[in-house]
Amino acid sequence: MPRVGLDINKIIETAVEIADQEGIEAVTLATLARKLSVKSPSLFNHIKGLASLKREMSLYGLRLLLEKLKNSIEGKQQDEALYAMAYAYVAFTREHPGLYEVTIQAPEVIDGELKKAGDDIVELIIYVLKDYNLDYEKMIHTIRGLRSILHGFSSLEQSGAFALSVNVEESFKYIIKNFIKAIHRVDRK
Amino acid sequence: MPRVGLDINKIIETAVEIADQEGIEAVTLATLARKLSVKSPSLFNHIKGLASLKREMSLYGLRLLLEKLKNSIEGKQQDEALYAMAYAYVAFTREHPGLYEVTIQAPEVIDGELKKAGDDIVELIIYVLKDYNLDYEKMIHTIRGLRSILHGFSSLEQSGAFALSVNVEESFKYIIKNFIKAIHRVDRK
DNA sequence: TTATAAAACTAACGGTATTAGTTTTTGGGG
DNA sequence: CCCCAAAAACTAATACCGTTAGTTTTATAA
Repeated sequence: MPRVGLDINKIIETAVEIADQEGIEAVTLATLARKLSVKSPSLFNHIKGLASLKREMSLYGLRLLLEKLKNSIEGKQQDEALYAMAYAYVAFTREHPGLYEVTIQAPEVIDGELKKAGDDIVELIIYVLKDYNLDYEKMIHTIRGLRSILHGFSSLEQSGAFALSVNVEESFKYIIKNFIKAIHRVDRK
Repeated sequence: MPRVGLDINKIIETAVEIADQEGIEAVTLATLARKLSVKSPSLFNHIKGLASLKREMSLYGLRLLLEKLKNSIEGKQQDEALYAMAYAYVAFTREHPGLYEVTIQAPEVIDGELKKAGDDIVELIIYVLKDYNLDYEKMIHTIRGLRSILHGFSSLEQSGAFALSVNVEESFKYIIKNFIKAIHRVDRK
């Protein structure tokens, strides 16, 4: 019975395109509707509103990130897996700067689905860190440290904060290398 | 000749209050004007517009952060100074969550004044790291690592990402401690 | 005391999200 | 084959936002 023009996936994909090309603040129902050759009230047949759309984008982003991280560690363990995951993380933020932005920023309400998508990523990190045999508390500290580094680095890079001439890629390698070294030191202490 | 009601400092202070209490997205000329018991066009006698106001807030935030960091390291060196600075940084983001948000997010144009305020903070970090006698490249890597940790941790904490039961303060101490240890290892290698 | 300039105001415009109500289209049941 | 119900588009309207233009008020310097 429906008209076959739009569907929610097409809407989300287009919104992600706008976000990645022009930034998250450029994602409005007006620009989105224009890009989809439709009037903005028509979007309400598929989404509840702008806030709801951003929630959908966030969920999409979290799931895509999880998939990329999972793929990156396939067949790898310990340091190799950790390196791969770290690189996959920043690769994602570079490929999808706008999507990453909306994925990170806290929505007004976090429902179960959104929480699970976030928890799944944390669980994957736990899975990789299991190889290091840290006790529970230290593992949590380590996860928080890793997430801080990954998110902080990505966020600062996107906002153009790393302006100096030294190669940014080298810096990231250096930072992750030292972080991993630190885990090993703790382990044998 | 002017009426003595408003001035630009009062406007910025009030905008910062709104940002810290309700988030940066709640800072609109409308809410700001209401809180100042004035009509929103009146604000244009003091500021050029909303974008300009956010630039002023960002500059204010950077300068305030610099001051807090400077005060924190007074009379301290090396590890002690680094610890103090790290704690002062997160203390600032907790005291001024909204101001920190607008301070970090990149404005559309970065003028000289804004750039200098950011550079001053980086210079202060360089000043503290000088004690470790790192070569230039490693120092830049280290600065980027430290900034990533500080910003990443603050940002994730603010967005409620550290939900597990383990004490967040302990995690931060652990992260900074290991970061500092890593600097020492590089130093003597 | 008065002229002037700053700072407030009102009115208006274009852009936004959103709601209500209407028209169009489409695909399955008679 | 047709028709009708439901989905999906539309138009019209509302409320809020930032911003501009033009007007009025007010404080102070001369």
